[in-house]
Amino acid sequence: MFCWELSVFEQVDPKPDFPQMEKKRLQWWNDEGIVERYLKRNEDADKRWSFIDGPITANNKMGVHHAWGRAYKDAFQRFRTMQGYRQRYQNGFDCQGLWIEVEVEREHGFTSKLDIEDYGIGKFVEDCKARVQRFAGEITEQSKRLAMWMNWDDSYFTNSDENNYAIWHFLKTCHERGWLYEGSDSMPWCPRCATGLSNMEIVTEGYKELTHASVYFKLPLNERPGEYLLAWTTTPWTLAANVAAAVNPDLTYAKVRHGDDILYLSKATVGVLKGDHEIEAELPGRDLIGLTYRGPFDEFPAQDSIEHRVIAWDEVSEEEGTGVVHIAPGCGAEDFALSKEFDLPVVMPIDQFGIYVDGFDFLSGKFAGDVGPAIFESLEQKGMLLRVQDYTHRYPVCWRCDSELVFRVVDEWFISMDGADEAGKPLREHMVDVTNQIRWIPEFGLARELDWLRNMDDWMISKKRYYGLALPIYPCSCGHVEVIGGKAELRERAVEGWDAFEGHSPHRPWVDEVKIRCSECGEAISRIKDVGNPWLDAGIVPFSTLHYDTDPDYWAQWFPADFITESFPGQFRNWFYALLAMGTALEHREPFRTVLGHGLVRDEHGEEMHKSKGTAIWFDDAADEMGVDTMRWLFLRHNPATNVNFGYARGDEIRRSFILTLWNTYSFFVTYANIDGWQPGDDAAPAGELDRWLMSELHQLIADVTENLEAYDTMAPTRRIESFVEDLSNWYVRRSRRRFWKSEDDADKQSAYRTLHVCLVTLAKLMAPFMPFIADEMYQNLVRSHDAGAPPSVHLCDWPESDASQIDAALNDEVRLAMRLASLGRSARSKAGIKVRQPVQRIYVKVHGKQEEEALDRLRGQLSEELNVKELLAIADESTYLRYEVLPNLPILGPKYGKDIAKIRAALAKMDAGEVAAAVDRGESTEVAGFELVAEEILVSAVEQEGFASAQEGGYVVVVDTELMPALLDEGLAREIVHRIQNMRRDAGFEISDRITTCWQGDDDIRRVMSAHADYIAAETLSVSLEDAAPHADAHRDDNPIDGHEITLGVRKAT
RNA sequence: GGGCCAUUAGCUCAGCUGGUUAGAGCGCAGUCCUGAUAAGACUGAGGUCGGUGGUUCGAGUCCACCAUGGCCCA
Repeated sequence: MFCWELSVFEQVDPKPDFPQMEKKRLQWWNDEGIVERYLKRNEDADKRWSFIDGPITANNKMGVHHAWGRAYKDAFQRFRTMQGYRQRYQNGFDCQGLWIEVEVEREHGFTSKLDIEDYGIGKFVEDCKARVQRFAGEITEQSKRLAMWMNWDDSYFTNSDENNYAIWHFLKTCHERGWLYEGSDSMPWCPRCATGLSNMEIVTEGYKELTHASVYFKLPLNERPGEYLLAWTTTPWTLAANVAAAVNPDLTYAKVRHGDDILYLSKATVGVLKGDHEIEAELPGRDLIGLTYRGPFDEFPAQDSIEHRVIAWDEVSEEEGTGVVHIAPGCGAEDFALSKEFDLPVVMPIDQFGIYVDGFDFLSGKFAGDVGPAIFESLEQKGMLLRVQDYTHRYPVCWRCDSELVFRVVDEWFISMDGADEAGKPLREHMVDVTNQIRWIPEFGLARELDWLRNMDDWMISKKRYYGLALPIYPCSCGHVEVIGGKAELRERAVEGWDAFEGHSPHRPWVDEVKIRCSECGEAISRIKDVGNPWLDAGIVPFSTLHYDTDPDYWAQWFPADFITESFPGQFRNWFYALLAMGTALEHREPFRTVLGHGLVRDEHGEEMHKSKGTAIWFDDAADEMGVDTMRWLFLRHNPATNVNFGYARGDEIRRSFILTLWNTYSFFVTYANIDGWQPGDDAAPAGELDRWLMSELHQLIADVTENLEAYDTMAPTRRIESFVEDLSNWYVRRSRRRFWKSEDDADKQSAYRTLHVCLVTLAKLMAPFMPFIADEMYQNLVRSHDAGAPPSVHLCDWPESDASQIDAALNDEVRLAMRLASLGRSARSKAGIKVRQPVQRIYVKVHGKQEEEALDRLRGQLSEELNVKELLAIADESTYLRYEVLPNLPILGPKYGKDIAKIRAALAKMDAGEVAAAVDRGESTEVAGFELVAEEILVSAVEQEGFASAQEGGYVVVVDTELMPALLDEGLAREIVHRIQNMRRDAGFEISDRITTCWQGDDDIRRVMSAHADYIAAETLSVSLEDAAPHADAHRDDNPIDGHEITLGVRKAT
């Protein structure tokens, strides 16, 4: 009898609760110090692999979308760890910038910048820092749950002194090269945040479909009384800043009588006029140029002495409006550009909060977004209003607070993309050079980045806010600008305020206290109040975290990074861009060698996740419900170039089709190994053909997975592993089942255990980077349970090495052939309506060529068993079961004969396929259309003839002989009885190894079968006796007929 | 207006450097198998590979143009 106490392996739960299991394993990793050992595993290694983590914003908890990128980060680091590379394992948090301010403002209920000043900048900045700390902690815990193994005590924070001062150094470098300048520009501006948005921020996600009151209005021409330009705008608040009207010189304009007025508008837009109107004349736009007109608000002091002109602008279109465009350089980017071109005055009507400044009469003191009605009324009174009409368009909004943006002309600081450096080359071109050195995955990333570089404007790096990088820019009234490159330099240069600053981080308000002396005029000068763009914070990371300024040797060891990965939407203009800018400016080389970009996380149906629609999934919920192994696998098997559809049903699919298949195989192994008391240790070569095959496939798998991971691809290896597990379960284990089950403990059985064990252990290692929990779970039980000397966790193991000598491509092909023939055989049986449990006498098989015929001989045993057939015969070539088709072997013939292929093809099609096939079979050449084709240049395939129970595919044919003799039918019945008894054993709750006694009663057929196949039935069912008797009262019994035969069966445990 | 990406079965997606009959999962229909059993296997239906041209002996694959959708820029 078998004793469970002696089990080598812990019994496997066949229906595991994976999330629960993960939590236990997580605890165990902690308790055993596994993570620490992992982090130190390669600390003395010579080879290094440098990964730089793109900082995650420490402003809220992590969502499932973060888990995708973090799955990549962790998987590649684990892979490199197992390969023995030394790494830094440093996580990063993004900790400065307006998005944090906005959240803290919200916490306090602030509605404007003034609230912050009232509250105190110092306190506010401390609150921001505290928020960052809090969410850094939350994200750390969530990341641990994700099994992301980083040196969590060593995470970098972009608000650190080191990070900020490193940016100072960068800015000073830019300044020295003449790339840093203060400029005025018209920029999108959020009146709530009271700050400009850089062109990095004002992007498509910053637009919304909005409806505004647009207005058609008349501009009286000074030179032509009673005549007007008809213009149109969707932003009435800008009319107070109008200085010009633009027309397209090449468009045709119409002179239209409309009531008592003469209106000029483009001909194609005359349809906007309602009521009676009549076109009096047509004229090209250029005829209007140079005319002057009375502006809509000439009575305002701010408009004093401004002459309003008609200018030419070839961007004016007729798609909307009237072909006459109102120009207000103080209120629009294009308008501002035109003001430079035409030397137009710039009227700036609103302040940082969108409130009209003095000089705008009844508008002064009012919010720009609220004055539409007042403007319309004023226009009406002046006789300038034609019509107000709702208009829906895409309008930019603040990506943080959704406020509608306005345009303002403001002074900001920029890094010039086109200003030449000392060598005469602009930053833009330097960056293009560097970008081309990098490997972009997916490849189109390169084109995207280059496109961005080609098009981007100068990089606006300042922001009129509170919590962020203090820009170390000190302009002097004498015109000189000082840029400080670090803390030491600031101290050296400080002439006052150092004491107030000392001991604080370089943030506002403390750093603002420090004044330095202008090196030109000697004046004590102050820092500008602006803070920096947060992408400076993230972009400097390959320098700051690698101690570029303080430990150049260390830096040189880890720079450039071998690898970075982030979700690419946005990053081409954000992090990737900032990294490139800094790598280029400071070192003129690429800051990373390879970048993997990935898409966005969508819901199950490919829609965006929305909190409001309830389609958003929280990381914590997903971890609890589907488990992070499943989550990680879902992400890692996906094509990074496209968005991933994430959801519980997808997770279930992965669990069912892949994880459970693997788990059941593992469970199968442990169950039988325990029954047999099998122990690992013997490392003899695999004995059986199946075992050799499995090892061959396994080593091919190792080679493939390794190669793919080294190419930063997780999709291919995960799918490769899935298909391997499929073959393992549905071929190796299925075919080997009886080897494990048989009672003799022979070499074959040993080999089967050994092979399956090695295979499962190797799989655990290969899967470790992807599914760290299940991999270690299996490893613990399969290895650590009996080998205390083995590494304590799969994550401390070496990455498996592929042994080429174990790979037997011919054998792999052979087994592939067996699978194919088995499938065709089942198909043929299915067509004949004969179930597999019913033995058949003969099956005929057609394969290709001598080699496969020889293979068939070797496969005969396997296939006979699989298809439950007595004789497996090769179909003779002249068989009535099939006919032949012959085709030219194009990959060979194509390059050789080119155009003549068509002739060969036509001729071959007309030839007798049987004769050609025979010649090919003999290895003889054949003359086709005057060309001598050797055997390998013709492909022969067999096709089934109609009228037989047969199946064919790819030239392979399998035919089933459907005649069932009485002896075969009896044998089929015997198998039915065995099946019934097996089910009864299970229903009775017996252990697999329990011996039983079986009682039976039945008709003559049953009696005959029971007697003729007694040994078989007893052996299969572990029956110590088969009695022709009524079941005992305490037996588990079944009275249902089998195939129409009356039968009673009873089983009970043997004593 | 410019750039990038996608378009393959009802749905979600693979398809390497061009090669003959384009695959998988899910769903659907049917059958089978079973000590993996609230699983599994097989079979079937379902495709003009977005469209039109071109290159080529041969195009889902390469090129051009177009359409639709998405992203980025102006």
